[in-house]
Amino acid sequence: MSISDIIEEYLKNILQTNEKQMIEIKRSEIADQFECVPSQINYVINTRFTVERGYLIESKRGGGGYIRITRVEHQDEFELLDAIIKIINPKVSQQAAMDVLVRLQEKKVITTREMKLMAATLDREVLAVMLPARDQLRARILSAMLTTLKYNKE
Amino acid sequence: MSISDIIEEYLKNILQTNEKQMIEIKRSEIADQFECVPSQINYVINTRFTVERGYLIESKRGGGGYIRITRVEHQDEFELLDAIIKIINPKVSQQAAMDVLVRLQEKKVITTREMKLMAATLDREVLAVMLPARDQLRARILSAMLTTLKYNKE
DNA sequence: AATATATAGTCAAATTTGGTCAAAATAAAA
DNA sequence: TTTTATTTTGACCAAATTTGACTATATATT
Repeated sequence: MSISDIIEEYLKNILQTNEKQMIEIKRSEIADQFECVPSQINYVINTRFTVERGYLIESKRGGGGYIRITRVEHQDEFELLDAIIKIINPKVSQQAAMDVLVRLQEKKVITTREMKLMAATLDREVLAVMLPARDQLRARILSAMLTTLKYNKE
Repeated sequence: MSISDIIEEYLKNILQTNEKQMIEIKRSEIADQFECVPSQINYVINTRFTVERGYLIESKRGGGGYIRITRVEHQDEFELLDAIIKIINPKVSQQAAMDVLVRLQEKKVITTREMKLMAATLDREVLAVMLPARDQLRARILSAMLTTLKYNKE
């Protein structure tokens, strides 16, 4: 067992007890506690608390800073969304993107309102950058939105 | 929690109790109360009571001076969205855009899920273009989404 | 009027956090 | 025993907060 494994176990234990969905830590405190350098905490988080493994990481620097780890649930539509994300990268046309949204709405993965919201961001007039950069930007934006859906029940 | 967070909470509490729309404070009194330098109050106001978050700040120097914090009110959802669109154009930072989303979610204009969906599109990593174009692109995207909300009651 | 006093504002340096990246060390696999 | 992957470390970076010197403005006093 490496120190990284021990820190991972420690953090997961806190998360499990009391059914907590979220913990906030101070990086330097954990580092002190396990007598390691602060950046080792980043290493543990980057390798063990990834979004693929179902964790969301947020943090703030400066006085009162913290690292927040939140447990997120896989959704039923996870595989579907994952497949779509693969298809639309690294670039996607406005038409193809719209097709994806309509399909998701028909399958009740997103509401009509969400579809309109998402569609608004994919418009070439809104993005207003030259091709081919525009289709790449659209792919990044749509991927980002679909990724949040992978972990969020309505 | 930093001192700034505590002062923010304190001021918001006063604003909430009694449905007050406005409070007037003496900068030095608050500074004394929380044992900080007076300019820290300016810092709290500049970072936490911004127009994006729906506050108006007025002040007066000299004897009998004060800082007045007003929660801005809107007739209806349509007018609120319109006002926000004006504020965020022609450019908006990621922080200011997030402030707007959090406010809309608190006011139940959007759901938490919609907030996350929208937030995903505003991330600087996702937009991935250089400043200042990025802040302009973000403004266009957010405006487009808010505009669809103007005409889509849930 | 002129001057003194009482407020608030600005700005940048110092401080307090967390982030990144790559080299060095160690462990695991071939 | 090489080669490869993982972990550990530390130097340097970035962001948020805290602090204080200096400035600006309104009111009170002379």
